[in-house]
Amino acid sequence: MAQPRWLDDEEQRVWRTFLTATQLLFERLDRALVRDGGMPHAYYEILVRLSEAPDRTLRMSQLAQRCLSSRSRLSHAAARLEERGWIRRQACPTDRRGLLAVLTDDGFAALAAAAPGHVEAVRTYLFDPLTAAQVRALGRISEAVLVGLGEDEAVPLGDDAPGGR
Amino acid sequence: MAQPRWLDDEEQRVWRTFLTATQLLFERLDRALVRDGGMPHAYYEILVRLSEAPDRTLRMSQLAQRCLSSRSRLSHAAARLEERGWIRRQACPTDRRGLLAVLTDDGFAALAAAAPGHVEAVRTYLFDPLTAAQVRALGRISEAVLVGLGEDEAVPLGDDAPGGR
DNA sequence: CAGGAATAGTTGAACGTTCAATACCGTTCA
DNA sequence: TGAACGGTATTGAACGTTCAACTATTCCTG
Repeated sequence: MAQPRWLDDEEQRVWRTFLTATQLLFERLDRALVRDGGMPHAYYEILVRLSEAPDRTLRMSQLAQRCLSSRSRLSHAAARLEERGWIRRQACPTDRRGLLAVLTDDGFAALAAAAPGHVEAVRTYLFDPLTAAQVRALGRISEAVLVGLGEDEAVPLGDDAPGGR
Repeated sequence: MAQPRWLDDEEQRVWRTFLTATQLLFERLDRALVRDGGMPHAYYEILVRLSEAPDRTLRMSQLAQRCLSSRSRLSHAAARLEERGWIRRQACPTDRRGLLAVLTDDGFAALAAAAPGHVEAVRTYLFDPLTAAQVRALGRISEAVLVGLGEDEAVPLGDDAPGGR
């Protein structure tokens, strides 16, 4: 990148404000979730995705994709969630390489206990400060960014780099 | 939170899209920075803040605040940056409790080497996909969220909770 | 169907963050 | 002055993520 296209003053200001706002927002939400729900957001995400799946069950790979998580991260997290008794891993009948992650009743209960507070926090810190028009704009902006990220080839999220045999 | 104000369909959609877009965006930017600049975004932030300070020098506390970092995190990060020779810590002349973090020439060079690629990535993945109106909207949205976060009392960012002696 | 390539998932080490504790210094006030 | 309190910064342990193997299974191709 010999001649980068630098940011002009307004872009610089928008970028810094955006960075600050999102960092503080996620920090605030995560902290509230740990305090009131007893879990970090990464765990919450896993429970949510499983709760939405048929039979509250997903292949580990599918789950990782939906959580925007690397396989490795999910493996470690799943081990800890299993210790807590919130999920269970069992052999996949159709593919002997595979594992099915299943949300247990305890896991569902933990999610049900955490969800109201988390939703309330998202509303308080994200939606309440915005007008309806800004909410719509944020939706379109996020979609545009997402499209921009996708165009550049679908990077499969860390992990699984060169390795193999 | 007995009766949470749940998210309606549009809010749900906006929240998930926003979450996905920001997570992927920051992941992409961080990965590029590690690959091309040899440092994670947290280090980059530290170097930037120091480079903007008078004499490229800041008190550790000031630096932590500007980086939205806890003191503890900054301490650990500073130790590693010092090992790399990118910063130096020296006693503060006016307050013997304090330390001054100083950006070294090597640190400045590392920042100068990393910055163009990072800026280019920010442009590519955030600004290029957006219209000028969307960029302005994102600025106002971020400001509104920031105000909303501030109103609720200024939480000093983790660390230094009950402890003491 | 044999053999290589790709897929699914895990593991341990290294790295980064958080949390609570600790040491030290400054400030205040009786 | 000195005792209590608050601020500055660090430290080590615990936790979470990343990175690079590694195992086991399935898919693909000749």
